[in-house]
Amino acid sequence: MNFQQLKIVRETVRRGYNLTEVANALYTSQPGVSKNIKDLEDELGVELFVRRGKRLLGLTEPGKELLETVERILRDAQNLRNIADQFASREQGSLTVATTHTQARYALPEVIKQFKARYPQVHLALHQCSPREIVEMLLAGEADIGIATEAIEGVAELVSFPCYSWHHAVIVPQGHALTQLPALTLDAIAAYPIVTYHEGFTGRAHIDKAFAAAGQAVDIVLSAIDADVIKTYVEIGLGIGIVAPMAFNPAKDTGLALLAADHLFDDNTTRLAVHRGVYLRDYARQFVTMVAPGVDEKVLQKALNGGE
Amino acid sequence: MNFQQLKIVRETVRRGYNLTEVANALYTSQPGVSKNIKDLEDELGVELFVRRGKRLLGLTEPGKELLETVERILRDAQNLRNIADQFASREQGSLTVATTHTQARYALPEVIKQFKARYPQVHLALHQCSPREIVEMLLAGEADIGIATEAIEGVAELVSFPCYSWHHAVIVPQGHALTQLPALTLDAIAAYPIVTYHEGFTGRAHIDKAFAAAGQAVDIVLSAIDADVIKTYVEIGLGIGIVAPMAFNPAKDTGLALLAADHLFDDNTTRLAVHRGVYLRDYARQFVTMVAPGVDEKVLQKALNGGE
DNA sequence: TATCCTTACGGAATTCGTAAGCATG
DNA sequence: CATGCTTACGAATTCCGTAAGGATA
Repeated sequence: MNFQQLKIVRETVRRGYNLTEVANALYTSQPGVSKNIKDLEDELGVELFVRRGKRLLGLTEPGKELLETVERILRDAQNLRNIADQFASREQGSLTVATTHTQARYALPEVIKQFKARYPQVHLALHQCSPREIVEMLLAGEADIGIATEAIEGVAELVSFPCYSWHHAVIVPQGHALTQLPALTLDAIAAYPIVTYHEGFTGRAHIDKAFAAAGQAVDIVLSAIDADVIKTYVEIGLGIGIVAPMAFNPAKDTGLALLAADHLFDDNTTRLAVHRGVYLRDYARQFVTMVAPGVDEKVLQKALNGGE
Repeated sequence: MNFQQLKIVRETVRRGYNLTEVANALYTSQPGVSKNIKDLEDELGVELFVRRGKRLLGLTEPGKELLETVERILRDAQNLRNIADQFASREQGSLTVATTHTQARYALPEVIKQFKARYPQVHLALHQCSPREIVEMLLAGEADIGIATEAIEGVAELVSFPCYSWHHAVIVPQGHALTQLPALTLDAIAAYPIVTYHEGFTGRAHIDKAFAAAGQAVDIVLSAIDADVIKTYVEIGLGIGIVAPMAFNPAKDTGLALLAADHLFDDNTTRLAVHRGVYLRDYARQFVTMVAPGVDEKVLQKALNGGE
């Protein structure tokens, strides 16, 4: 048994049981991949993969059971390297954060500025992607930290911490009729075409839920990934927007007005997530505490080691 | 990084940093051991061991931090083999139980008889040793299951379950003066020379504690590992015995009488322990439920995966 | 001086990639 | 017939043991 064999098993599952792809991904030859799998199966005395003829189709029962442990071993092997790096150069290394447009654009810049000042030697990579992709990256070990409002909770392999809570707000052109209302209602909003987030992004589910609960049909004329797009179309009069309030900048968005709607939509909690059982370098822990203020060393330590 | 290097690191710590011993233990050459350590240190970029000149003295800070993960990786590697064996042959394999004389001689025979009948193909090895050695064996992965009354609780790496509780009893020759007393007292016992267990065995601490709390000095004329020795000397009149009651067999120990002393000594709980994070084969789980009746599949599953 | 570790070197074993062959959709 | 896996074989690399050398209690 060796690490290469285990890596191949993991990658085979991830790549949908295509050994040619696995070989490419691991920069090795395809026959080598085949042989490694066969050797490991021989050593363990069980078939890991279901085959039809020569093709691999999926994991056998023992394969499924073994996979978890294989993944933990490989994660731990990576942990060894990370721990060693931590001691070799405390202030140096890299940190990959996967997050959504909303966080990257509005919530994180301040934190990142501070982090960069504190750890100038750390190479910080910010990956903008969808909430689901964030989860994927964390699971695959391609990102150290994920930050999003959606998709994070309920993934057993991840530990997550709340960063901050917020409510959607309505954004309209300056002087819009809605600005005259004493208090916003769902009915009033639904009278206009709506521009808001795509499904699966930035609390969209809570928006749908509120209207559905009110039995109110809504005309969503544009669903976008990010608030900048939404604001653009609100500004040209396509409809009114429902956005995260941190996307509104009074100084810059002079043609627009933000109307609070805390009472209309459920609140959203943006969360930070890491993979259970990973070792976080000091600077990564620091980053976590900067983004999720309720988290201190003890909480983090406990959460990382399987607690919670 | 490879498994051999990790094994060498683990074994180096276990063998007190003597690489020659490590080489022997792992059936390899000593220069090979040196090289493997050096290679791993080079790859990780940190020194794992503190050296004076050429000798190794202990772990460095990074070494200590890394060791835990190294041990988990190696344990998981063993888990892979065990899981595979489980599927390859569900009813076949081996099970190593480390336990004390008291359990092996009086508590376990019945269980083992049943187990053998149920799993005739499983090679069951029973290691009789001291409670501390039991813990050592579990920590080193040399035993799958440990059963003892002492030393098990308070070892963080182990999960343990209560098997049964019992109180020490007094054993005297037939017709002894103590048999005439309506109720036994510590004072009455302390008037005689005492024959009982060695420190660290079979609840001895509770015996000392009871007398200490009563301010009663006792004359322990013989301390033995097992009740058979104790009974032998009680029978020849060396003193009176304090033993675990399951050691008394009315049919066979005809020259002796057992006197209950539940009210005099704290109760003892015999516990079964396994190493946290190990994979237990089906038959091993079965063995656990046979010995620790309160434990079912769910409890066990949860306990093995890091939860309390 | 005995113990213990390192370096050096040569042989053995393993690994790995290329080429060829075969099954499957 | 293109894709995907296996077998076969030779080269390269890695691994491992022996021998010799140096430091330390």
